[in-house]
Amino acid sequence: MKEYKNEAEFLKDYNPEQFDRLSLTTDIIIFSVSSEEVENYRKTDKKSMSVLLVKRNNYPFKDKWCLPGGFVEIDENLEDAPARILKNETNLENIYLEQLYTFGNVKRDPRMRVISTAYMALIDKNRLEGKLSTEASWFDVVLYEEENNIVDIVLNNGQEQISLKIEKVLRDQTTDRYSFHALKNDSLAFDHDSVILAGLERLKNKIEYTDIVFNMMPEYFTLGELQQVYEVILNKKLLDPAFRRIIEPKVEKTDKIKKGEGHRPSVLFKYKSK
Amino acid sequence: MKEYKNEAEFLKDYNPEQFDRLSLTTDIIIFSVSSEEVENYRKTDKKSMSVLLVKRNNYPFKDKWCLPGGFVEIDENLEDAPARILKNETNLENIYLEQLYTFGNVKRDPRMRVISTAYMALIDKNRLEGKLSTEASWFDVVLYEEENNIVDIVLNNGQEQISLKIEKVLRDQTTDRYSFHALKNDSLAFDHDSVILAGLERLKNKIEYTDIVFNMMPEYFTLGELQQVYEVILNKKLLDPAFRRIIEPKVEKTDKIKKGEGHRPSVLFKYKSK
DNA sequence: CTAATAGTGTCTATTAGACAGTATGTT
DNA sequence: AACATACTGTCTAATAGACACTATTAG
Repeated sequence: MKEYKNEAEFLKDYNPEQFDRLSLTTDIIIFSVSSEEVENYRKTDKKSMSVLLVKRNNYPFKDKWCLPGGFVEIDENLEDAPARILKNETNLENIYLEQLYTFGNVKRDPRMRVISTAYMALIDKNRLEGKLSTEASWFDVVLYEEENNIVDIVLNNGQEQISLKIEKVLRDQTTDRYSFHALKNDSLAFDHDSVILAGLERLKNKIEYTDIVFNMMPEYFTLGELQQVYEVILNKKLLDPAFRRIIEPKVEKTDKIKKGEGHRPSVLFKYKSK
Repeated sequence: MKEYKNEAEFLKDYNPEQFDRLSLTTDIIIFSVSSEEVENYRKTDKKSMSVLLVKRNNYPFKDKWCLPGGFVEIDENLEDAPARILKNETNLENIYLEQLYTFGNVKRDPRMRVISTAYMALIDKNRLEGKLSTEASWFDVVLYEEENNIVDIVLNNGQEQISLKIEKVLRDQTTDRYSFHALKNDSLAFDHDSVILAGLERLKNKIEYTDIVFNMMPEYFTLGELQQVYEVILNKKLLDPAFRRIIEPKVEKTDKIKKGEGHRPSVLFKYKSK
């Protein structure tokens, strides 16, 4: 091996081709909340989680749905890639983005070796009416947790329904790390079923000890609406007094009021940052 | 664009060189606990966290310390790379490994664009006396948290001392995600200062709601020893009754006893998996 | 006996869960 | 008036924090 006097000299000689090189992509799971109107005028809208999927019109996985994503460019910081793609896809900037996990199984892309760092984004989708790229569509997400660590996920965009069944296998007795194995997946490309489940779980965990929900809320909201969002993410009903107790320090009462809903009006709150 | 009849045909034609390719490495932060004997024969050993570092004998960062790591091979699953490297470095298999974070700043490696997925490993270092590769050394870790999100980390292997000062910058008001900026780092290569801090924080969080500590413990241990490990990871004293309360469901009393310590003997426990 | 850790009992403070009730708009 | 949600008071259960005490060894 040649001896170098200093680092600069070493770098001048360095040949980056000597090691295997592979492609790195990023996939983004964009979460938002959707409201479905309900026949009874007195009742409030039914909320659910939704994720943005894109229909592939090329091989591989032609005609299947996948998460928005793309290649990480050689001169771009890793975390800038999802921000760029999100801007392309939704025309939104300064979106909440958080690194989820890096998926790197050898066979996850049939073309070649591709490793993908998944990110999770949270938005209020009312901010982008009409700004979506054509191939994208919002899917409502319903998750059923069966007994033996089997999870059913149903995605529905009004026309199409995608059903996934995923087994969670504990990797280690001492912790909470699971690997996911698809038992059923007809319509989602790559390993994006795992990415979606990882995202749902991250969101569910983090809503308990951070303020990230507020990235999915409009500026003004009622505590009832906020509670509904918690309930749909946590997949369980919450008791009103308890909810108001824990949320109280995070929100600020405004003098605005939401009325005309067929029942008692509600005070509008906004997020109180620390 | 050429039209393909099916996916197999598309793949036959596919040219992987059309997108930028980059190198992917993995770095492993291996945590263990070390005990330092104390002059007073009655007192128990002083425990501290330790991490394994390797001295670089090549450019870049020649003569600096870094985390064990290496390139992810093209035909190897991402998570198999740290396991392989750990086996090389310590001759241990079936070690607790958990993906930490993927670091991908453009300039993190002066040679070329390299993205690195960091893993955290937990071991009981008494299992490997004498098995270390020559360039590796255990450094005790002491962490001081200053006020304004500035963290001092001191690493010491008995001969050398490495001092780091890192600023944690909150990326988003709504959550707990920080980016790390080195204010001082004389002796650690790459961005491994950030990896170490990320690892320390992950460990600190996860010890509260998982059983991962037991990966760092010998088969039999006293509750006092276990409590010391908690205290050194959490960086604070715990009250005995409270500690015993929370640890009780996780451990199993054995009929073994540790005596000869200059004070009352202690029952040895072992991990009770669920 | 003494120093040191091992181990326990119990009181108190804080937080979470549950329920029942009152309030107030729309139709 | 009836319905639906808004909002609050309060009791209870569970958990966390604190302190004081007893126990047991090596030297």
